[in-house]
Amino acid sequence: MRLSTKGRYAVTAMLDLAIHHEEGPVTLADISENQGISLSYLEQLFARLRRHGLVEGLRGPGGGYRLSRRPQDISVAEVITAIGEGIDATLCEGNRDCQDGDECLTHQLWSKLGREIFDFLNGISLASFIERDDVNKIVQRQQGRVSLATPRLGKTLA
Amino acid sequence: MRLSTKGRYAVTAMLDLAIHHEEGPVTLADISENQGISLSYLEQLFARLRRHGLVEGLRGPGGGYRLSRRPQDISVAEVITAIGEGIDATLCEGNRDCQDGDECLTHQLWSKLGREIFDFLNGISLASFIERDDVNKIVQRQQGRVSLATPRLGKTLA
DNA sequence: AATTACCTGAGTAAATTACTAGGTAATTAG
DNA sequence: CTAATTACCTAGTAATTTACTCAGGTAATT
Repeated sequence: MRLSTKGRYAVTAMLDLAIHHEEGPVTLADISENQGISLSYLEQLFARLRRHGLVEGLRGPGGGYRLSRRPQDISVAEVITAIGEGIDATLCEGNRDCQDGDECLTHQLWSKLGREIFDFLNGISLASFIERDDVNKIVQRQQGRVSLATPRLGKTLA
Repeated sequence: MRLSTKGRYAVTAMLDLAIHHEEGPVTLADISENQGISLSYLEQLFARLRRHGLVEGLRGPGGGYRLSRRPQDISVAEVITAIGEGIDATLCEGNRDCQDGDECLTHQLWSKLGREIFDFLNGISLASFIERDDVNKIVQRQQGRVSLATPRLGKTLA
């Protein structure tokens, strides 16, 4: 399990899609503008998300990306592993990190931690983050200035 | 919250210290050999761990590093943030990532996730990983070939 | 005095991150 | 039909981080 800014970009972008899930597709240009990520970089990330079946793209005017599953059926762990392209077995990768012939103890302990972190993030869905109360709390704190174009939050979510 | 191979190195090295906690200091040369990490790189990591008060070094023959607290009083989150040098506020870092003047919604959602991950890892101590049953299970699976020099595991732990 | 360890800083190769620039293909609006 | 819009694809590349190497220190023990 790895966690970097790349993963953050992917998760926040997916949250963006999740928020507008009922409204139709969201363009990468919008996400790029909203979150300050370059368009091409987003395209690379979404290519992986698409290959892993998490989103689907719709071409043409009015097109964009939308989640291919419901927000409550996509976990944060899935998103992060998707952009990581299934990397990081963290299990000595076939003796490469370990001594010749010997298995190392701490690497096994680490892989145990990796599994626990994965399980933890796998239990967190995109939907659990955009639940109405949470969003409303944040919106209140900002006194209505939200950079995402979410005109009818109360209706579209929940 | 960030998680990379660098953090893995730090955590596994700390686990190494935790395992030998009752036996006295462990030299970086040993850790370097056991885990296949370069000595100087380890020295850099341990300099940070020391600055954050997680370990203390003992010079001279028979010296090395040891935990400055009990294994059950050091969390994985502490180790990771120590080597990260307190980086990654993940909270838009003073509008740098966000629009001019506007706060962004998804970044706040992400920071919420970051806090949850931190809390999760903060609840995991080094000791919880080297509990007797776990280690014995792993040792059994390896049929006694453990690269760490742990002669009396049953006695030193638990 | 010799050994053994920690400490520092500079430099560097490799990997990853983030971006730029150029396209093609599908879809829709006019 | 045409033009605009959007996904989609490929290649290159600057910036950053990672992981390491080297070359010298300093401090404590024997």
